[in-house]
Amino acid sequence: MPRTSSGTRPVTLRDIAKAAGVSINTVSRALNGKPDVSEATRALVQAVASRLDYRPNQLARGLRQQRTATIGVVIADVANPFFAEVVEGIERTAYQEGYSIILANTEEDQDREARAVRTLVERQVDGILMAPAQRSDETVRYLMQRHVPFVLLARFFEGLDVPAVVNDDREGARLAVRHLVQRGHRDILYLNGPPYNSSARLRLSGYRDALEEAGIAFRPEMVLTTDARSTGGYAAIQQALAGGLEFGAVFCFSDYVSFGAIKALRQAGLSIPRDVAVMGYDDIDLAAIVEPALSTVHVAKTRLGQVAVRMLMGMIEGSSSRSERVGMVVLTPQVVIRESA
Amino acid sequence: MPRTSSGTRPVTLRDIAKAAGVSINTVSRALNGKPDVSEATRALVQAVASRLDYRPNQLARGLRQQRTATIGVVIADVANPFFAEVVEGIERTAYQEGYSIILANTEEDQDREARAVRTLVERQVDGILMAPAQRSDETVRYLMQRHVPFVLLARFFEGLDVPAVVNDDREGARLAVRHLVQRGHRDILYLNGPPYNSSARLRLSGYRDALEEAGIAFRPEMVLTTDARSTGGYAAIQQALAGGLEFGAVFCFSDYVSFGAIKALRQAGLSIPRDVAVMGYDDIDLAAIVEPALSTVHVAKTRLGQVAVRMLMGMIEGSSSRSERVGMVVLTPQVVIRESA
DNA sequence: TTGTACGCGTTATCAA
DNA sequence: TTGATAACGCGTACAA
Repeated sequence: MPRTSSGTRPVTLRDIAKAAGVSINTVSRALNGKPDVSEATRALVQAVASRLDYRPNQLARGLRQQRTATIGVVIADVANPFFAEVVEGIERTAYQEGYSIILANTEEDQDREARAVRTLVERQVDGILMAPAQRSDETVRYLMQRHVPFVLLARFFEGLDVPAVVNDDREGARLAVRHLVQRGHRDILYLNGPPYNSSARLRLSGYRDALEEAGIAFRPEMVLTTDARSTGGYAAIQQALAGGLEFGAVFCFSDYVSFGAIKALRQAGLSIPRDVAVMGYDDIDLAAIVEPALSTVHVAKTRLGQVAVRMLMGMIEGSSSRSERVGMVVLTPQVVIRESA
Repeated sequence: MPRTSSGTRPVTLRDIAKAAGVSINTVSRALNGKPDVSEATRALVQAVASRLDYRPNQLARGLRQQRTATIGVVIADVANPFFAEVVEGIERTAYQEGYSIILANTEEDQDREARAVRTLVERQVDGILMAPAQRSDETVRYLMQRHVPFVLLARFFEGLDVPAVVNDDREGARLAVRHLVQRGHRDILYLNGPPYNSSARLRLSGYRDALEEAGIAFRPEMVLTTDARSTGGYAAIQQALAGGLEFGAVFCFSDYVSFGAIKALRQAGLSIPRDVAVMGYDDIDLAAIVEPALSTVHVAKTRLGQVAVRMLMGMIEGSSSRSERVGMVVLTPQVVIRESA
């Protein structure tokens, strides 16, 4: 009966060495596939190791190698479907490359973000993926100063030239609004996200771009700010309706906001898209499933995560050949026409 | 100008010791709030530490203390809103307690689950939270044998007596179907999840319980199996309609499935809830936002995560006083009546 | 109150 | 090809 470690203390290299009658260090090299070890001893060591069900202690290994095969992921909130899908892409890619991910939610809180990053650094992650909360220059500078490889997700800073993977928000918004214009709409409401969000600022620009292209005057009162959360769209539409605003179409900061908007519109007796057309942004899974299926701007979320991981890995591997100029990757959005617009 | 670590190697205890003119160990105790150190030295050490912007290396600390303040979270998929919210609860609670979480997706794959758990063990997590894929006894046994504290999430095994936090799936389904019965429905379709899922089996029981209570005969053809993913509900309803099945209400395994079902029903010209009533399960954020607002069974997802973490912490702390019988916590579901039923 | 010495489990350097 | 030995950074006996 194979005697596995059925009780007490975890099996270490020392245990294997003793059982196999060789030195600790020989065990290490045999197990790590190093060249300088005879096939006979390697086989022996491997046999003993698997008999004892040996598992390397990654803490010790990391301490020694200055490398943990771990990356930190700092986002606002996993419960947000957008981030959830990004994280899914990150996890899958990281896993394929042999990395684990430590996840931290910031809830858009500057302080939590700063603390999360420091915790991750203490835990010796090899790199960090972060969707910065606001203008968190301080945190970014901290990372740069510490020479911790990092890539920004989905959002970025106009000023700083740092590695980032983003969606072309301005273009996405432009395309969405252009689609509405092509359907004959001229009174287009925009339910924007909070202004601290770089995407919100850019999408507003795209909205204006499209209007200008079509020779439609921009009217500030047609832009409402929502909190990008669940009920934001609902409240904004109610407000617009109550204020007597005239509009035939609504472009929303996110699919989430769209859902709320649609609900409010329908409750007001309006039909989608006959009375009011609605376009979302993100193209989360549910956009295609609800009724009416949501017309929206597709953002390659898992791809975004995947690209960010690969970029980060590049920086991690090449961190010896210091300070390679790693730029910003911009993913191209795509309009998806379904039923709502 | 405060000279921070502006370049090279991270600051260690040794650096502080040298700069402060004391021994490494004094620095360690001063920083960790140990009693045997004069206030003067403590102040000095702290000053130097903060001047150098010292960050403890948690790898070294973990190696030494046999405790990493890290827990592993193994689930099918973060992109699934149910799990996303559970993870949110986990992360928040863990963070409050000073723990970090390592996240691993299994995509319902037995092998990935087994590997994920082993990786986590190698990384010396203090405990594991896992939503087991199928009957993954093997993995559970592995954890028990290694004496790794763990708590099962949302699903469990009928046979094994292991710590778990679950929703009372049978009761939830019973309540949901009872509500439909009370609305006068007798032909109630059930779109169930895959049978390897313990929740699916239990909810089916609850469905039958409610029928029995109402004196309605159970008809196997009224139970359809979906993949619980996006399009599952849509396809199932189309199939039911094509098959000429008569029903006035549909109870769904998840809100996700409900959305697909509603879409298919509406496309067939049916109105919700006038022609067909629909009930979901989970009560994800979007259930309240879509139109019609979804009647569903509320599961306290963040709470589930929170309770699981606290339970796990209890096991971790008390792991010295071995083998406490930590049982199963069952969360009570609640029916939420909105518009769809 | 403080310092010395050791060990956590691993990998890397250098002789043998 | 193999084996001592020394780190990695920290906490903790024990001694001073």
